[in-house]
Amino acid sequence: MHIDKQSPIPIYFQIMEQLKTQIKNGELKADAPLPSEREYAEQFGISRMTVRQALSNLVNEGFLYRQKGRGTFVSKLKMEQPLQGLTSFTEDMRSRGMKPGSRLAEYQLIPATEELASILGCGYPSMLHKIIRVRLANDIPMALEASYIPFDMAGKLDASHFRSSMYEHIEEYNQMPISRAKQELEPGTASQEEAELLGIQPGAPVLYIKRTTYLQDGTAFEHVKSAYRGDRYTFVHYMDRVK
Amino acid sequence: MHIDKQSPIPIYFQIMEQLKTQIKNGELKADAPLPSEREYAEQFGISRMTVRQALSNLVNEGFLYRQKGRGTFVSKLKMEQPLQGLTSFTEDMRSRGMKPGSRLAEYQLIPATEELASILGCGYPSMLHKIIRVRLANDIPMALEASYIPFDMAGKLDASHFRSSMYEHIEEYNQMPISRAKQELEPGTASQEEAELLGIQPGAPVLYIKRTTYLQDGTAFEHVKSAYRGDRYTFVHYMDRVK
DNA sequence: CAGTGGTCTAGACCACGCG
DNA sequence: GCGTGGTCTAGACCACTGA
Repeated sequence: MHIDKQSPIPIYFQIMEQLKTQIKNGELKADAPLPSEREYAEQFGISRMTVRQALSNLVNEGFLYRQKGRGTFVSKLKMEQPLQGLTSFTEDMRSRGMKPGSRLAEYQLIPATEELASILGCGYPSMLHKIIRVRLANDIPMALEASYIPFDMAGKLDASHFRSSMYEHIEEYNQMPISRAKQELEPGTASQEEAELLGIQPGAPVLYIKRTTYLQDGTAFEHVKSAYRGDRYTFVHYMDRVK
Repeated sequence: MHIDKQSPIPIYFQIMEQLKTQIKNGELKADAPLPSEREYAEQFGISRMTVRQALSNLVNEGFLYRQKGRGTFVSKLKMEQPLQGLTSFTEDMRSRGMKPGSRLAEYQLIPATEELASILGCGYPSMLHKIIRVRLANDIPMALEASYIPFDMAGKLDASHFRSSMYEHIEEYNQMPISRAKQELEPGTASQEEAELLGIQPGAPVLYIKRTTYLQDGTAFEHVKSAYRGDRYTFVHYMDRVK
């Protein structure tokens, strides 16, 4: 393990990457104490504060934990964690080892309803992209999805946008990264129409997911209502205590 | 706004608390630029690094966001966020303005099944507390819940533990804070037995939630399988991009 | 007691945004 | 060019842990 002080890559970042690798490799075993912050600082010939920045980030991400007066240790978890976080349908399916796909069912530019304008925090007479798609996994229907995106935040859309990464387009168009989403999950039973589009029996269990996604400054840029097949989809996530 | 350098409360923490208050009050408005880190440092007569520690924490918690070369700004979100994170059923219901309750349906000390031993990462012949409860909100059944907790991680349990906060007991008993949980959510339809205990019709939508909860060092200490009434419960959460 | 992480200082240079 | 956040230094004192 060594660092390159001349590299344009920040030192704390180099340390983080190497420690993550060592944890994944098993070179650093779960519950094993790391060398102390002062040892790392001396070993690399850098300041202790720089070491702390690296370690603090890894603690926040759950790779390490600290104990006052004792030391810093490797966390047991995190080795097999998909580490999902906020993902698009496409990323979600890929991380499950399935081939994502999509069939456009409807596209329109519509005036915002009162409900959507309020959720999206946009002016009342504003226009929204309305995109309804059947989402596929390994060519089999997995979910039915209706997205609403303010025209102001995406500009004109065409078929190419529906195929490639919409999230990247949004980040570029607004010059601001995506940072958070609020989701609401509720069980239900498939309606006649949902059942037909998803290829299941009416009355079969479905998982309704409503998502509102926000840019870094807290502006909402999309609202999505979807219905996932209960027989093929389990929603998995990780939560942190307090914060 | 001012800080007390003599106080035993860390300076960065004092700054964090006051900024959060100002954001909630509306003294600091959404998208408004904060004074620069150097201004705060001079105003309080402290080092810039200390100011940065306070601001960085608030950025991680989603109250603020930074832009290189421009400044630090107040995030729009977060003002009304319940800021849930990992909570117990009791905390969850309280945050929804409902009175939580509980009815013990079954308690046993059982030998771990292979499945549970593997999930909990405990030795095969180990003993588990098995606790089945009907969870109430405003005295109406909300969920059916089966918890499995290794005896090693909780010691002997009696009625008082089922009434008070189990999580606090666990943290004290193990001398280690709870930090994370993995959850799996799946829709389903109520079985005959579930329907009776929950007071709903067989075949009505239910939300199955499986949770495994971990201490800071990554040791699993409980596995919970629950069934929530679909007509009275929506699961709400927030996700962060990347990480 | 020595070693650890937690907090803090008073500087420094950089790349970036904006006028 | 000037102010911003991003990174980094070389120290310091504290409270806590464990032998």
